[in-house]
Amino acid sequence: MPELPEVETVRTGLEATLKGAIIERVSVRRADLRVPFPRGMAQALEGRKILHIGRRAKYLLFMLDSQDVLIVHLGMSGRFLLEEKLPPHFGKHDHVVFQLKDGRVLVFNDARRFGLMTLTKKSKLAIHPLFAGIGPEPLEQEFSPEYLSEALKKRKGPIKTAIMDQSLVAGVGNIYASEALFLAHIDPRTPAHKAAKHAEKLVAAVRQVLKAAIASGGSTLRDFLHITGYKGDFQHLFHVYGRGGKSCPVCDKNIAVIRQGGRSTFFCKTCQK
DNA sequence: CGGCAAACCTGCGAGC
DNA sequence: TGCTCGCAGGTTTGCC
Repeated sequence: MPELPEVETVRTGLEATLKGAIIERVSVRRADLRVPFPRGMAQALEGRKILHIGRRAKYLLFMLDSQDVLIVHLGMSGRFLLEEKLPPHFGKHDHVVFQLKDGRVLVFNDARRFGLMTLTKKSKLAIHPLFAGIGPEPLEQEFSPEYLSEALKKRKGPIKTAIMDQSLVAGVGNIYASEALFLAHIDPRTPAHKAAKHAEKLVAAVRQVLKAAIASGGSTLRDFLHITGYKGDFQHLFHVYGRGGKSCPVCDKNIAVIRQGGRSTFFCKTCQK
């Protein structure tokens, strides 16, 4: 499901409704995700107050009053749903159930089990292995045209693969890589070092598409839901993603689909050079 | 180290 | 209706 805008949408929803909540009981119904949940996770969470929910790259960070941090990645299909009370039954992919002291229930569901949950200490967050190789946040100043230009110069592979590389910039996945390159008028097959001279346009395009997607509550292709169950709206505003064979919204020519690094790339051969 | 394919796992839509 | 195939928002691993 989630790239940066979807994770940020979930974060906003969690923050608005769970800040200050106390976790009373946690049941792990299934722990064997691609990366298994740590043993003792439930006990470490029980009785804790949620102080704040942050985000780094595509990871959610639940800051707890014990100085522990619950790190969550939604993988491809992970979602959080907030229920007003304990549901009469759970689905086969409801892996973790957080019962709050006020009676509400937060359910983590992940059909494909590519998600991840782990615990660390707040003091160790900055040096946590999960974040060791992660590049700058695209909406922060650190992701500058100068930075991007220098990073791209070292690369031989295509620009689209480069901007999806989390070590270069955090949070951009397959949808927003295609969309950003369309906005920047750059052919996704362009070798990264040749695209370095367009770094300014590319930084602006990445920021523009991510901000617009966040403003629309993310994109829902199949799985993604807000914690309230609502879908995102940004999928209606895609220029190229998922529109292979359809007409380019700018020039009306057909949108091309190719494979890059095992992922589908959508672009307009006329508008993107 | 760079680049790429495959693997992880389940569900869904398309096509037969 | 039901089967098979291909594909899906991500990340890691292993192989050249």
